Amino acid sequence: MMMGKEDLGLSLSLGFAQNHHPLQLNLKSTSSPLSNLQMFPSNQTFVSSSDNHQNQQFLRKIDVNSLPSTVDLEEETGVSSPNSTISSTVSGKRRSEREGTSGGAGDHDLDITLDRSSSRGSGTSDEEEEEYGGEACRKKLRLSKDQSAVLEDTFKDHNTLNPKQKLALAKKLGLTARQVEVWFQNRRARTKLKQTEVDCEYLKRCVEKLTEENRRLEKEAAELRALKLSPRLYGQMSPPTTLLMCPSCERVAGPSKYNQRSVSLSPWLQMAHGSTFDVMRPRS
DNA sequence: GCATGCTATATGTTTACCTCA
DNA sequence: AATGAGGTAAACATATAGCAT
Repeated sequence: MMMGKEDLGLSLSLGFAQNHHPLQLNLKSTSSPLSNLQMFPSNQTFVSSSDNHQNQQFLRKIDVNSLPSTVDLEEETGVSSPNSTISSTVSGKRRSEREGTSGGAGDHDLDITLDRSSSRGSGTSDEEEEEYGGEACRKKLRLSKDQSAVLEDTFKDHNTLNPKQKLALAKKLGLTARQVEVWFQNRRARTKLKQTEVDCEYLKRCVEKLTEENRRLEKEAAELRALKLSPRLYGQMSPPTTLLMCPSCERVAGPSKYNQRSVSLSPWLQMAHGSTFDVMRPRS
């Protein structure tokens, strides 16, 4: 609600696409120190192997969900379903009650009862309840192919939903608003995870490139030192790249074998120029 | 300005379900 | 056919930020 769009998972894509610096520090809306560093190498749609796997699974799946009989009434009244503001309120109360002195078991039971009654498609018999010892036991339902497709389409449009949209989508799909809410939470998490994987790969390639560059420069420096010690050969050497560096942009141009591609001393300037690392950037 | 409560979201964990060897 | 391992996704728990009062 309060977080701007730029703080969300999908905002990861800003960086290169908008010709900004490839590395962006996101100092908001994260809890772990490491997650504050978010790198956005590209904007891309993820079609990962797991997504393919997921789609294959869905293709093979039968729709195990039947429309919860109470959905319409619940969604329209917006009272019974433990979703959105309501579920948040309940969970908030649960937390404060846990932290407090009283047990709060009543609310917890209520929450679970509501959740289960609304998300168990075909309803739960008393025998099943007995089978689980009468304890609250979540029964998970796979969303149907169609439901997933609609959710995915909606997610492409906007990765968060306001309560109205949530209710409308839930009603359309025959799910509870809570289920839609959870689906979007999990979907954002998956998106972010995949973006992180892409970022890691990109950074790995950067490190490799810089290591290689460093080795080359060290070798060149060693050669220069050696030549300086033997003045007879000094005249035969090709000019060091640093002498031919453009003072304005720090690019090097000249006859050196290394200068066939422009070389900058600063990798960060290289990134700013958008040259050397372009080839490493993940593309969709 | 500070404390408190509420809400939405991020993140981590649990668990049901599925596939495959 | 049975079964155990491993993966995936739905559901849940908790932490946190932003806003209102």
